[in-house]
Amino acid sequence: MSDLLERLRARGWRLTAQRRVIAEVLAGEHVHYTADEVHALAAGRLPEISRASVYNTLGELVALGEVREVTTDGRAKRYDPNVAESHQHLVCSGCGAIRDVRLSGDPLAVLPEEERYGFTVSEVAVTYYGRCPDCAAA
Amino acid sequence: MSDLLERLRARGWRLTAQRRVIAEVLAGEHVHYTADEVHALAAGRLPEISRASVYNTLGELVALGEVREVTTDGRAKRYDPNVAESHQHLVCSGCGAIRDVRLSGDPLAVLPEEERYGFTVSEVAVTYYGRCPDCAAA
DNA sequence: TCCTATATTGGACATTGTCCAAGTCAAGAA
DNA sequence: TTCTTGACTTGGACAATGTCCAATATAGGA
Ligand SMILES: [Mn+2]
Ligand SMILES: [Mn+2]
Ligand SMILES: [Zn+2]
Ligand SMILES: [Zn+2]
Repeated sequence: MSDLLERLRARGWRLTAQRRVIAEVLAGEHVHYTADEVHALAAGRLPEISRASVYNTLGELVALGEVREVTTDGRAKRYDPNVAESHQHLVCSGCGAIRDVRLSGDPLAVLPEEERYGFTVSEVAVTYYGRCPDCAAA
Repeated sequence: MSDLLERLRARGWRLTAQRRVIAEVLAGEHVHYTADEVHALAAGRLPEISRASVYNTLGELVALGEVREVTTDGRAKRYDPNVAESHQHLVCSGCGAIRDVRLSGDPLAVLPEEERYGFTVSEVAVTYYGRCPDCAAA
């Protein structure tokens, strides 16, 4: 994901060791880590990295639109580097596994005009809940 | 909402003063309070009510299906007594206002079979984000 | 190499929620 | 009505997640 680092440099970011390892952790396209998980993984490569830097960097990446914040439960937010492909999420209530899912239609289409109350609707988050094959078997 | 209290008694609940005031706070059909808001409102009528009782009671009401837990941001969960009518939520990014919205179609219909990965999907939460008329004007 | 605006750090603090031992009380029994 | 008892409530400790800040370090241009 040096593409990401390039884009960040182009936006005037200083390329610090901390930001590099965080970008590496998020390099997989289908990860949905919490800030704490990002911190633990980053610390594997750069032991002295602080929690504050992880929170700072994740917040900046979200503000730049390079990473998407995902809330699947009332717990910690998750950070999703897959912003290229429009998608929603499917969550296992048993083990917490998260899958990206691509919808066959726009969820905005099922929100009637008279149910918008004059709002300018700009975004929609859809989260499906169920049991994954492993958890259904158990 | 003495209907609720009746149902709870039928299920073997002791009708304590604490549970009564919490039920009263949730009596409006279109409220979406956080636990802290429920606590503050309940304390208006029963000053000595504890946070623990509010959390306990809300958790029990959710377990019984009398109240629905709603997560619209990464912050505090909200408690929704409107379980009779299937609905989703529209949230203002400016002021946090929450409106109930009734969809014209089932969001499950736009999740293709091949995007289910063998999950048994049982639930779906849809949250629309936008700006309410007041916040759009400002 | 040096300078300095920007970034990082540790730790204090805030918010939201859970847990527990001790005390209290709702409601059925007598 | 009073008694009894198991369910309920309470305060406060603790946990998880996140924010903020003053002091320190450093990336990258001069
Ligand atoms: Mn995703
Ligand atoms: Mn609602
Ligand atoms: Zn599972
Ligand atoms: Zn608004």
